[in-house]
Amino acid sequence: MDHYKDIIKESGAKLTKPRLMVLEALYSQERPISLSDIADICFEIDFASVYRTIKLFDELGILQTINIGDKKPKYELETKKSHHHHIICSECGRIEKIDLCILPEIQKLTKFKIVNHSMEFIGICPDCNTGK
Amino acid sequence: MDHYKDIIKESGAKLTKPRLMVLEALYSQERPISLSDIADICFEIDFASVYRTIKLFDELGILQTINIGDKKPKYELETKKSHHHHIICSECGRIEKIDLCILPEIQKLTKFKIVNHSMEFIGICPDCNTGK
DNA sequence: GATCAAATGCAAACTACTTGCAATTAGGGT
DNA sequence: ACCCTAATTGCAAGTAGTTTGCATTTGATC
Repeated sequence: MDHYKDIIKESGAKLTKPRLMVLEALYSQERPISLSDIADICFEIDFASVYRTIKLFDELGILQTINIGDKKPKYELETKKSHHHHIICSECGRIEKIDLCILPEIQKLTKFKIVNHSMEFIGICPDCNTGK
Repeated sequence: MDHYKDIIKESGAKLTKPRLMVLEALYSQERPISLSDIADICFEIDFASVYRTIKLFDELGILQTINIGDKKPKYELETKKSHHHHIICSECGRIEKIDLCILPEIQKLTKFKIVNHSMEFIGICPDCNTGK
């Protein structure tokens, strides 16, 4: 947690109440959450501030953005230890982590210098799949 | 081309002028295109009809949707022969195909029954990378 | 060619995001 | 601890992209 606060301070940005609350909301979450999820949790903070805070966190590189299908983007704090992707249940919305990533293989295949990537899977989780 | 027309007819949907034009627009394209791209090409068709046509094509499973970052979704016709993904240049928007896919490996790793997936990469293409 | 459910065009509604600006606040200097 | 100032916030309005209701039109069957 202090790690993230340090990054914010070192960037020159102020450590304001809205920013601390959004950070706390992300930090306490097991799964990626959307802007409106954060706004719901931090109900005393204006949506515009949540929006700008997420934009800031993204620029500071402490955020991972997950785009699943046509739904709203979801966010989670970047942790250096575990790079991972996600699979989401199309029935109940449950999200699980996936540890496999082929970024290095793709980088070998292309002449592009890869700066970002997303790998998301949509499926039916075991609970929702029973009785089919 | 007739393959797609057959799928549309067999679904019970009518083979109307707007649908044929959208199909033609997608068919003649080398790269995925957005709703507004299609609307620009098929300028005599109302945007709402383009929208509903794409929705229909998607339901019929003849479409692949590509979501790259926070930009508009792009669409291309599904071809059974070549399953692939994409890398897009963050500078000029150029899109290239990537043939590697780890869907089978992921399916082995998860208890979810995977029904859909996306793997998109964002990078800087060789042309845009020169002079840096 | 007549029939009619399906599809279209139009216009308005909606959702999610984005921005301008006056009021507020964090944090360095004193 | 208080002042100062630029950074940040809340508010409200704007924007982009998508979605929908409904009267009119049209493709496909008879």
